[in-house]
Amino acid sequence: MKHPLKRSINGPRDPARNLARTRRRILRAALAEFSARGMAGARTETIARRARVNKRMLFYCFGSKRGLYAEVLRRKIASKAAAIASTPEDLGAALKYWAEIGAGDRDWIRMHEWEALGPSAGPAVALTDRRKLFRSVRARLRRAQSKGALERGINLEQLFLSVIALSAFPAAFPQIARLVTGMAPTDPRFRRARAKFLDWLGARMASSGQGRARGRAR
Amino acid sequence: MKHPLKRSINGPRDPARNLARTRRRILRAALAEFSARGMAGARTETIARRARVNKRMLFYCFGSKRGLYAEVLRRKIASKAAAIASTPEDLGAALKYWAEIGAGDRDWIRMHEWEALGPSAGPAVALTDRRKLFRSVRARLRRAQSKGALERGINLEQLFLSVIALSAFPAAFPQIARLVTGMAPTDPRFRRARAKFLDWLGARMASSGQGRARGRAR
DNA sequence: CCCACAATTAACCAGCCGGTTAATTGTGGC
DNA sequence: GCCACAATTAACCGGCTGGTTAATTGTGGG
Repeated sequence: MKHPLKRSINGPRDPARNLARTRRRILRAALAEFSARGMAGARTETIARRARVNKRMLFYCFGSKRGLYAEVLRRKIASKAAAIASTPEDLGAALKYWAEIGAGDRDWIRMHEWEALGPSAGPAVALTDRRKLFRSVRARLRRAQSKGALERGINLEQLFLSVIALSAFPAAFPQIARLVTGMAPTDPRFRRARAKFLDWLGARMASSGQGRARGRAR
Repeated sequence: MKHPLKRSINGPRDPARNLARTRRRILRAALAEFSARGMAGARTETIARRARVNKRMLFYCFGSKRGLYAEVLRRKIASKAAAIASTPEDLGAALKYWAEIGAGDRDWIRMHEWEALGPSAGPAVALTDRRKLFRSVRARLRRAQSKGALERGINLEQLFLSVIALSAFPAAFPQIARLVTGMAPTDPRFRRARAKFLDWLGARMASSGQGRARGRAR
């Protein structure tokens, strides 16, 4: 009576009741809300409204606000796993690659930021998966090092951490980026300047001062 | 009747009513609470309890929770101004210096993190002061560059931003530091490894590939 | 000594928010 | 068609929280 055949003209069918679709809608809206306001600041009613879903469905599908949050975070992390695992071995390329991951997906960074500020000291969600993931990247870097692309004796873990830091920081602290450079980190001019700088830096870090030279420091 | 001369033995006097002291207590407790839980997560009642002060005093002294938050942030920023302004010109020293600022004061970083996640896009508190502050550091770096300590043509703003990123990131994202290195960024072993790496990196960045050499790339 | 006022307190409140109850309605199997 | 059950909804609730009211009490000036 209310929705007789609303959109049956379009797809083969558009059932009024579709739990999978409801879950998808909730997850999408929840990511936006949690990314924007964090676990404490997010409002279930806002998520429900954005998802065009009854608020009760959040609890019907995910049990609690916390449960929904955990699921959102888990999925966000999982969605990047493949990309992270295939970090390029070349330092300069890795920097550029990570900058793209970082600056390109604001939610990705913000969720990590909320996690960092959260009550639990360490990563509570998908811990083992993430450990495995980062271990694989470390192995990849070690391989690059043994091939001579990276200076021997350098601390690969610290190097990798620095790659992440250099690429993610502007998006993580846009107000600082703005104070220092006068531009928003989303500004194309900023992006270009940053990319150029990271290029230079990557070359500087990779070129060996004593061993084989990959040369061209700028 | 209740507190006749409670501690008059100690100091010259310890008046039961002392607004300045009350303000100080509130600010100290508020910094701890806001740093830990952020603006949305902080509870005025918790702040009052930690400050051993009646909750009403928060509003009596600072008007509102937001007002208190702004004041806390303003003071935290002001307390670091002098230290930031005297950033060393030498790159390696600057890295070490900033790492100390960053890793040494957890609240400092966490307040910036909350600010980054907050609803306002840019820095709303003490904006002009902070602009001036960073401008002075930029001028300082430019002087270092003109003296030849830094490669000509390099983007100083991006360089400075990177110094901050490299030094602050582990404390800002301890869970990532932990995932990558297996150690908490507060762990002395981590601190040592990080310092050594930053030393190496500072030398790499400062030494000129074509112009005058400050040499010893480790 | 006492008063005016500043500092402090207990008690209270309205609104919000995560979560629940119970009723309703669409749907797929028969 | 119709039933059993899954999906969805409206309405509700208790507890918490920022903020307020109004009363109380210490203190410094006269």
